[in-house]
Amino acid sequence: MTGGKSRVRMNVTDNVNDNVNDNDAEGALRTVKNVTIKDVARVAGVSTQTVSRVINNRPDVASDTRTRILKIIADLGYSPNRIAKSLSSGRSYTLGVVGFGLKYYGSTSVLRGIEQKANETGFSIILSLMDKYEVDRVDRILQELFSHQVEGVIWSIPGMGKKIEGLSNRFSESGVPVVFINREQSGGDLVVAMDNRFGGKMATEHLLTQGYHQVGIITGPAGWWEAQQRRLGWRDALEEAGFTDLGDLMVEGDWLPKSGENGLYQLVETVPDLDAVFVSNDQMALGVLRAARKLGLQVPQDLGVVGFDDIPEASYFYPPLTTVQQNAKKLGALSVEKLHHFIRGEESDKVVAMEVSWVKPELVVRESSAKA
Amino acid sequence: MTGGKSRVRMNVTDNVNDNVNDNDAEGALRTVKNVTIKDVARVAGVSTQTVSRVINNRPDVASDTRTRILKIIADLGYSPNRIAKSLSSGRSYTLGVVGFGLKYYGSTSVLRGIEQKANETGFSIILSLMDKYEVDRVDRILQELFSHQVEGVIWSIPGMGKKIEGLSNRFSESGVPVVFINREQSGGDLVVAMDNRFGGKMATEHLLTQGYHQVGIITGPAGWWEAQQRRLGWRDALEEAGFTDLGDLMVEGDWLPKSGENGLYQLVETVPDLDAVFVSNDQMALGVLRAARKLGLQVPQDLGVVGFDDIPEASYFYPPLTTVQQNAKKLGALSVEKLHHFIRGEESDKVVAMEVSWVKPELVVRESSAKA
DNA sequence: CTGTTAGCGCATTCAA
DNA sequence: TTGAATGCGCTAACAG
Repeated sequence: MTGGKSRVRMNVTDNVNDNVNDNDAEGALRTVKNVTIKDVARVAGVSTQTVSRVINNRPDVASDTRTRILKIIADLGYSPNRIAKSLSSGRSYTLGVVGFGLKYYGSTSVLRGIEQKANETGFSIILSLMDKYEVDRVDRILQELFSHQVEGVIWSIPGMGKKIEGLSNRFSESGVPVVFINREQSGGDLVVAMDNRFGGKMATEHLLTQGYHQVGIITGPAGWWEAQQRRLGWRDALEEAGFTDLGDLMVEGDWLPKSGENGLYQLVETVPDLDAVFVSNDQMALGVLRAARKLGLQVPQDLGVVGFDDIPEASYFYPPLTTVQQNAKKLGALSVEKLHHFIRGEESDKVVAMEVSWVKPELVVRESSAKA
Repeated sequence: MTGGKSRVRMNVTDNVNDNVNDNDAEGALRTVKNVTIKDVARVAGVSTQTVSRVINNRPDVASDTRTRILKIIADLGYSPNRIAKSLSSGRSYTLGVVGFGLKYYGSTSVLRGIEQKANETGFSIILSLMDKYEVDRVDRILQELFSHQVEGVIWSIPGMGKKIEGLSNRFSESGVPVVFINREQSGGDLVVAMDNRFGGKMATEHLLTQGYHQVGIITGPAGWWEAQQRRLGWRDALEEAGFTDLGDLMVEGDWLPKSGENGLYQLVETVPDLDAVFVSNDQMALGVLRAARKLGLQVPQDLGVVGFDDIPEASYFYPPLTTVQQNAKKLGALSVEKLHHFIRGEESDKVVAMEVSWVKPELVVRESSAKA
């Protein structure tokens, strides 16, 4: 016997019992129902093709034949084998998703958006997670996804520059389309990105409008494109407002609260008249709030604080945090749409026409920046 | 031609060009490399079997043959088709994971644990998310997973009682093993669970030990098993300490900060001498901290607060939150192990021997409960 | 150590 | 409207 471990099959109906195979010798542990299109065909007294047509909702089946077969399918508890379908049709209806841990609120929301939209468009999701960027792990993940014959991949790993170089090639060689999330555009790659620069600018302008004069920044790790962009937005706003010499106003954190706390200590030391800070994510902003408390600085009177993300806790910080809200779920959904349209070959479609699709974040004003 | 959409194939090498098929008529959009085991075999001048043996690392291949084939595989950029392998071998090496949104820190951590362990044990993960319990969504998810021939399913959806009834049957009918996460055990189902009751008891005992006398509780939604268990742990501790008439000391929340805030308002109204509260998750505890501030209650002097989860922000709350830390990642990993051992048929294995595997949470003491 | 034969479950021609 | 033949890419069983 080839194919399939021998298993005890359930007696679906007597008609198909010739197909039943009791293999106790192997110590069958579980009972696996294994009704195939053939069984259905035999019971219905038709060919497998007719059953196939019914399964796939083809029009060219007599309606009474169809209803009869549908009933038999229900009776037998038949469920089509997608593995076989994929092999024979050459389509897997499967998308690969490569995510970065799930430690951050943003990445999790992206994943939710992806799953939901994939579900709507009839794709299944194969998930791979990576906690840090390791070349051989990347290799194994690509191998896995390609061997699964995924029809597209969503790459949601932070990082810019060199690391990415080879990646696009790997994909174009394989012929599998890929959408990058939150990455710099380059060389025709499909990208879906939050407009972090716009968000950073918006946050900073808000602080200036509120009457703060010395707006520092605590950025995320330099290796993260998001962090870089938010910083550029901050710089844009300050330069447009006529500020120069921003060097001392910047400290780099690592996204965690602790680094936000230390960041503020460092900032006030070098810039004694600092009266506001744009923090690159809400967790670090939480650390900043603690540092301010310890320094005896009143927020927002002595120090204005704006974060980024709008995590669910942000509105309950003390004081409630003004922050840049990003709709990361939308980002995920958009990436699936883009992939989907590309797979269907609609290059002219609006979503794909642009290599980069931007999603705009929104400012949510709360107490931490309400100087007025 | 049957199977596979006609696509332009890359000219791998001249030897295999007879296999190449330029179909511009279909308007081939992308170039798909489609090297099969056959191509490798032809180039190597061996049978496909030999190639198959090399791919699967079988010992019975001459070492020079092996190296030669490996080189050819690399040259051609061949990557095995898992779909075909699955169909022929009857194994998919795929696990289905059904999660509840990803709105809560716990569920996300569970997923991380699952992914990591699955990766270690050679399984791929097909992910399905459900935001609320809808019967037909459940149906579609099961259909999807079964049709993918998953070798097991991890069910990580909250909910107890009736909703679940039919579910176990669906699985046993299908023959696909399932592990439930954080659910009540029943009827021989495999369950992996956090010992929430123990956690709740630990939290409450801690508050009593600290010298608090009236320990209220803000629970999660009644429909959640976790919430119920944590509440029972709270009751255990109080009853053991001789308290009775706990009715007024309990308020139900919905996991969100707002409900924690309102919960405290309500509690202090009915129980004026309340001096401590065990909150069923950290987000609600955050709301409690705000309410305390507004009520003019000093934490921890006037009010002791203990949460549950230990989200990354908890140590930066104001004041830092004492909480019950759950290693949800471990929960996920354990569920994969359990499934894996079950699939391999090692029923005698320790992990599977028990129908329920418990994971113990740990108390993390911070300022919010430090009366002494 | 290697090749031959057969088949996994389904879909795609084409013919009837 | 239906059926027969064929193959997707790979592996199991057996023979040599």
